[in-house]
Amino acid sequence: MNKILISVVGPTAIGKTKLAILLARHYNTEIISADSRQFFKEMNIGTAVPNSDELNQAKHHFIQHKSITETYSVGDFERDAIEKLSSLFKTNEVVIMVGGSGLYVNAVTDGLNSFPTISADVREVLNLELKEYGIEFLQEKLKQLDPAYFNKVDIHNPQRVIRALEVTIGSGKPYSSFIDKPKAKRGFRVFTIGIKADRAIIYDRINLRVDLMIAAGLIEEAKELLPYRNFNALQTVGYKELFNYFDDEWTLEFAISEIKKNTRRFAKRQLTWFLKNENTKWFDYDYDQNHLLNVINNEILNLKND
RNA sequence: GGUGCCUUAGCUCAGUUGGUAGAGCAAUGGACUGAAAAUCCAUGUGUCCCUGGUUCGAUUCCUGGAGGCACCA
Repeated sequence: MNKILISVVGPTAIGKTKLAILLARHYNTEIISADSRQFFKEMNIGTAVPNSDELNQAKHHFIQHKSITETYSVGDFERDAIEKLSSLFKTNEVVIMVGGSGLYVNAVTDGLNSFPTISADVREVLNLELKEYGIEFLQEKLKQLDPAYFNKVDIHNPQRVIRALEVTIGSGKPYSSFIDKPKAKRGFRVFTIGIKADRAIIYDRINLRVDLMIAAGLIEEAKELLPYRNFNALQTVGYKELFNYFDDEWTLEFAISEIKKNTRRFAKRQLTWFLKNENTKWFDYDYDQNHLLNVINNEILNLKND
């Protein structure tokens, strides 16, 4: 008898939270969130975290369990989520996961390779070198230290190059020696459900949701978080644009239109990520509930006895 | 009503001494192994307002319209 993780994915503002709650109630189980911004308790409106009513309808995990001042990496999340899942599967046949952060979803479903812990100082130095000498300097460094990965990585992407270098320098072994290794086996089967809609509909929903966020007090929330603007958690659509408004660099109107645009682009990146997974069963955003539950029930029966 | 200027990509506009056109932004496609709502790569869309004329050839010059803006009445 296999344990089943139902993973709900899709672009932002499509209705993932609602479906996850529906499924959690139907299977009388709990929800794991895989959303890299809903981890943080200081952020509410801009991250569209489930509201208290929604949280009461089903038990959620990894919602607002961290502070924006803490660092919380995918690796941390993978470890915590797997631990939580193994405890949940002791009493549940099915658990729901919902989230829009593709890398975090994959960390749970497929796993990451394991890397040694690297001191934050290493990255700090590399960031300074990037600023001082430019990306070419770091590219050259990577070419010397890890030619295999140099040929593979997008060398124009500073974050990817720096990550490879920090692991290589911090561990004394090339980054490429850690990746493409067999990953830890999961003790459960995964069934992924995607929700989609025409691009125009997604964009309408995004534009509307941003207006609702503003009406709900996003500006005030961002203002309170302004002192924390340099923390990674606040490198986030909906906040970073308002910080420019507070700096008097942008008008409010422009900041809001930038939030909408950046959210649209974010949704596009999510789709690119999630559409790669060929095993995902896609439903239209206005799915028929009974039909959807039937499809899922059948799939679960198959997976359980597989 | 008169005079002047404008009308080219979804938007703002450049341009073609006559050989059917290009920037920025928006948009689109993609990558992704502890920053991922982050970061990075790639792509050009067109009755050049309409109508006649001149011309081998008109988006470009000329005639007549239409719409917009400004000024004068």
